[in-house]
Amino acid sequence: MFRFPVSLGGSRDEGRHDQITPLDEHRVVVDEVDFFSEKRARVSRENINDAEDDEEADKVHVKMENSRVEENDRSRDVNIGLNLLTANTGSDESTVDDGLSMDMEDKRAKIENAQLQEEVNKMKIENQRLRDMLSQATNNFNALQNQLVGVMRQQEQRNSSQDHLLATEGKAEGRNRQELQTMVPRQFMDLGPSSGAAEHEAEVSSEERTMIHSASPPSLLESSNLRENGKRLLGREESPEESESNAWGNPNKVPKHNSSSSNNNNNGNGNVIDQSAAEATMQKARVSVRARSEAPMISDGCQWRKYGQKMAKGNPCPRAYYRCTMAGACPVRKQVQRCAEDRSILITTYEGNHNHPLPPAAMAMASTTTAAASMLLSGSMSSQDGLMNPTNLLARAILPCSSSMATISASAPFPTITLDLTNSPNGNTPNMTTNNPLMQFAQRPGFNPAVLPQVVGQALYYNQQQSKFSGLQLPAQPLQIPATSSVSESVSAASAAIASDPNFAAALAAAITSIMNGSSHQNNNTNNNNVATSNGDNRQ
DNA sequence: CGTTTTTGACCAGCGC
DNA sequence: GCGCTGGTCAAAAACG
Repeated sequence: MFRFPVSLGGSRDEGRHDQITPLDEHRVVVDEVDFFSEKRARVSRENINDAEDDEEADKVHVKMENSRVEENDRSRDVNIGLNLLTANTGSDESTVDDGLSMDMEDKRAKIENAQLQEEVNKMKIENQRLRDMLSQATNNFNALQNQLVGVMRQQEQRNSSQDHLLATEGKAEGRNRQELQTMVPRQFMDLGPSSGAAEHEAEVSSEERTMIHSASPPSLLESSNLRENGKRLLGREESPEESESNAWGNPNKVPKHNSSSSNNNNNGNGNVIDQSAAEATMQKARVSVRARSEAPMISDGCQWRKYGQKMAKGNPCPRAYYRCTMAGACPVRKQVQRCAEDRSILITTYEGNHNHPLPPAAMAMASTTTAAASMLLSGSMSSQDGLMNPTNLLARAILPCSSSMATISASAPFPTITLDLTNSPNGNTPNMTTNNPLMQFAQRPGFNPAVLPQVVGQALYYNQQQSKFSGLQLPAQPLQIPATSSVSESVSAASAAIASDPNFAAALAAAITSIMNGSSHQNNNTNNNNVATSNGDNRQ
């Protein structure tokens, strides 16, 4: 909903990152509404109030700003017309001296005053809305921050308790655990080229070179699978997957090959059958990530083995099939294909959940895709409309204003959610502007939009770790967003829903705080070394 | 020599 | 039933 003047320059987003002029920076500071800075929000409110009380010229100026900020998508034409009318009226009057009578001038002045008055009224309404949204966002942020403090305290307690564990468990495993604990807060998924694949490094686009790399080797913890299955089990492994029906790993080949056997497993229990069907559906949920990349495959921290390649219909580029090889029986697969329309866009489709611990570098993407799938399906469970409804939580949470960035498809054989990390091909940068705080970070200079899922993933990783270590569980109930007619209401509903979930809220707050600290160079986290360092251990 | 990639063959689902 | 398509397998080749 918010359109910031800084984004209206017509330059593409990556261009903005590369060529930030001092003027741009200044404009960002002046115009960007940062919901996560109380100080900044207060300043904005003061500016708005000042504008209301100032003279008419300033009002017109503020109106223009507001029109660009808020109403760009729904009443752009109206505001432009008003501005033009006002400007033309004034300029014509001031420059043209054709001997008009004073009555005519008075009438014109009255008309102008009436127009300005009307404008002021509209502006007040808009300001009221802005204030409401700001206060709501501020409240949400405060809530998130408070919950973050609680989470951090819990984590400190866990760390202290894990020190005792280190004494009893193996030192190496303990070190891995500690690494995970300390490194994760600054972990970022790498959507750029494989940091370990040197042959791909030269093909990296400038956009991807801005990515923040992880310096951590794949540190696995609690690798029961690896301990039990020392050797790789590639190919068809039904039995190991059936044996480990934990929350993470379920075979994703249920409907196709094991439809009968899966029913045999649950004979006589309808609920179990329903649950397995739901899990099967969950397994078939797909998360598609579109990202610009010259590299043949984006690096997401996992190890993949290519097991097939096919020419897909309607696309001259072949589709490659990969299987996760970090654990022998990991059911996660992904498809990589270039977009037929724009071959610089790499479409990576993930399917299934990892049934093994993931390195921090991989956790972000895995959490993102898992959360996307679960959220997608949580919406689809209640009604099919949940799939297509634009009020879907994830779509709203990630991109409340740009349907092109997070789309949900029910036409595919399996529910699929697409996270579009590319700027729109036509350079329509306003798509990247939103009142979503996550996306606001993405608009900051030097922040690559492709790291957006890192934020979500990082947040969800916090969530998962919290669940794992403190016994807290992910909310069983889906986060339902009531259908609303207004976009702002939908955003508010999504924000409220997120904020109402303490786990997610705390996780999101951690991620946001992490990003904020990182962007402002005030992060005193000792793991800052991870930033901009390359991990050579992540093979692809 | 172990692992990964390539690639033709195979299978299942779907529409006609 | 047949053909098309997507997805997977597995032997051979390539790679480190």
